[in-house]
Amino acid sequence: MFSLLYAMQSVEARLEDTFGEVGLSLARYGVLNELVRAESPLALSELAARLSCVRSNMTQLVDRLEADGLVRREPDPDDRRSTRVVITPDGLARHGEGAERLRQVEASFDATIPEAERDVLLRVLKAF
Amino acid sequence: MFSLLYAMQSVEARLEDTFGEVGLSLARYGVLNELVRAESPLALSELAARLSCVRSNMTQLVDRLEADGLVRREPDPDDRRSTRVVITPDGLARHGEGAERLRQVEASFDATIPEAERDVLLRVLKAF
DNA sequence: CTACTATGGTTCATCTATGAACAATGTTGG
DNA sequence: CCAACATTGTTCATAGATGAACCATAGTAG
Repeated sequence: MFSLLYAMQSVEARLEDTFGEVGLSLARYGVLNELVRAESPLALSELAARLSCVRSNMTQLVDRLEADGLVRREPDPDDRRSTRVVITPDGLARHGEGAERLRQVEASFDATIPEAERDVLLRVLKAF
Repeated sequence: MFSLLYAMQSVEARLEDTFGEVGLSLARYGVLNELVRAESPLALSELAARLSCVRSNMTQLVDRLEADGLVRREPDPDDRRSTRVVITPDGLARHGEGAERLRQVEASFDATIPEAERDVLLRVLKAF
C-alpha cells in the first residue's frame, strides 16, 4: 500500500516540477485544462465539480489565475448568483506550454512500464 | 499515469478518514510512528529527514502535536541548537489506536489485490 | 584564536485543500 | 404569491507542505 503512496508522490513531484517550468502547477493546469476541454466558460461550481474539490478552493485558485491574467471572471447573464470563468489568450498559450510538457512526461512515464504489465497495472489501479 | 494519481488519492483519502476517527492524520501518525520506531526522542531535523519533509513543516506539525499533548519538546543537553521530540503516554496510546486501524485498512487493501498480481504491481511501483 | 561555514529551529509568505458560515439569488410546493 | 429550501460564490479558520530569511550555536581552516 505504501509503495503506491510513494510511487504517487514521486509522480506528483515530477508533474509539479514540470509545470513549474512554465509557471503552472498541477492545480492551475487542471483548471485551464477543463476550460480548454469545455471550449466555453465554466461556473466556479462546475469547475470544482469537474476537478473534485470544494468550491472555496476553486475561488482561491481562480483568484490566483486571474491575478496572473490567465483567466477572467464574468457574470453569468442567466443566473446572477453564478460567475463564469473565461480563459484568456495568455491562459490558452500557457495551457499549450503545459500540455506540451505533460505529453513528454507522460511518454517517459509510459516508457518505464513494460508493455506486458500495463494491462495488469491499469486493471488493479482502476479497482480503487 | 493519471490512474496512478487517482488510485493514490483514493488510498490517501481512506487513510486520512481512518486516522481521523482517532483524531490523527497521516502526517501526525507519521511523526508518532517514527518516535515509536526509534524508541527514543528525535530531533526535529531528524524527524523531517525521516519523513522526507522540510524542517519548517516539522516545526508546525510538532507544534500541533504538542498542543494536543501527544508529544513534548525538550532541549538536547549535548547541542544547544537542537530540540528533541519526546512522545508522551497519551501520544503512545494514540499511536496504538492509529496502528490498529492502519492494520485493518492495510489488510482490506491487500485483499483487493489478486495474489498473482501483487508481485508485478510491487515491482513496477518500486521502479519510481 | 578567529573568521568562515554549516546546522538546527523558527518565522514568514505562499500554495493547495477542506469545511463551516453567510449573503444573495433561484426554485418550488402549497 | 410566498415561505421554505437549494444553490452560488465568498470569507474565515485550519491543516499540511514548501522555501527563503534569520538567529543562535557548532565545527573547522588558517
